[in-house]
Amino acid sequence: MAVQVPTRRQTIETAASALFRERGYAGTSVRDIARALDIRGASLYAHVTSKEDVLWSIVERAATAFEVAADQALASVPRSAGEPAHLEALVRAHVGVITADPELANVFVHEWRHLSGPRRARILARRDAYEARFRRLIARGLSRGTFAHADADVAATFVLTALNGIATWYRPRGRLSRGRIADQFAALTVRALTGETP
Amino acid sequence: MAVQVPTRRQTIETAASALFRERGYAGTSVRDIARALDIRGASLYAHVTSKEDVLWSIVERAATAFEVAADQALASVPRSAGEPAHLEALVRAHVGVITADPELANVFVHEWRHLSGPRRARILARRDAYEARFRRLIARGLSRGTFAHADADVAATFVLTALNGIATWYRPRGRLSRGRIADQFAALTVRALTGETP
DNA sequence: TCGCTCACCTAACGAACGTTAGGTAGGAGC
DNA sequence: GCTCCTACCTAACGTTCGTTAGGTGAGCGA
Repeated sequence: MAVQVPTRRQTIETAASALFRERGYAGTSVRDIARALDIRGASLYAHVTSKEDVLWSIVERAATAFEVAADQALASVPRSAGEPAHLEALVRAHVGVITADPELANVFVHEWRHLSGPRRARILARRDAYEARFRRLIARGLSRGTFAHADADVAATFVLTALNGIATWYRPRGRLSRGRIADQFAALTVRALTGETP
Repeated sequence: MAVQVPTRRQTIETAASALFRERGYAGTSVRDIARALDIRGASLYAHVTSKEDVLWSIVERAATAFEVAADQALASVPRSAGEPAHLEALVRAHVGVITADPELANVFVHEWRHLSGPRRARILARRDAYEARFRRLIARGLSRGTFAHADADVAATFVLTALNGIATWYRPRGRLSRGRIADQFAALTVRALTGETP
């Protein structure tokens, strides 16, 4: 089996993600990223056209990961299943993406705002579209009465921020496994909306 | 009635809080803060000893606001009341502090990590102590069976990150009043843990 | 062996950074 | 009228920032 060896560009993005999570984009210098790779700051520019370019690549990759996971999750649940089942699938997918690569996810969650102008607008649109999956699903559950009374937008924001928080605190060798965390968050989320344990 | 006119130092901290929320501490320069007050960067140093000093003041003030609000909230609930009632009071207090001054709260939630060394450690200890109120209460509810099965630490983190998110998105003249937001978050939170609408 | 690609280097650029030094203008209190 | 105090100024400091220019050496296919 051919092992996928990362390109130099990918190595750089991985190192940058870790630093961006730890110190933020503005708090991380190009020379910091280079130091993590044991090279000089200027050498990075053989692989990268600008610091913001690195941020942009990371954010885009993360956005795609969330979108793909959500699509697959929703496709795997029978149409006939109720909103709680769909919500649980969405939550598990979201948590899965975060715990698979918390550095990547964290940049998507927090550092996108350091993108300038058009890139910022584009990623915001993708974020909105992604989050709309949660909003629409919750709104549907509310109108059908499967979810307990709440404001749809507030409820969606409540869920998404709670989930996104994982990207801040999760560390791979922590007390709880990825699966355990997904279980916990799925239960808490569904219960917050339905009042029932799934 | 004597109107409290803010000292110059307080004006500076208010302007700094707003910028720190918008661009982050590292993304905000001393000259940015000064520009918001229509003065030169160097002039700030008549009122302030360093940029980090401003961050420190803001973070400390926010920490105190959260602590005081939580103490008052818990004191106002009869000892005999159950854990859901206590949790609801804690949540309402927390949300109240955030919506009263989202810029201040946001700095406490996100920007404390730019403090260096001992200050960082001190604020982390205060944060821990504050969050322990939530953790202990939830653990108690779990052991008494008033809360549905969950990991106490995960549940506390779930609640706190969901609440703290408000500091990111809340704007005073938004669609929902402060009271409405508190209602919504109290309901969602208590339901996530008990499975019942309060 | 030649030439090409890849990964890195040193040196340096102008701009922005946090911060200090030393000075001024206006109002309050004696 | 003099002295303070508050609030600001200009000028400049050393450092760090993102980035560019130009060059080196190792490995590899032809």
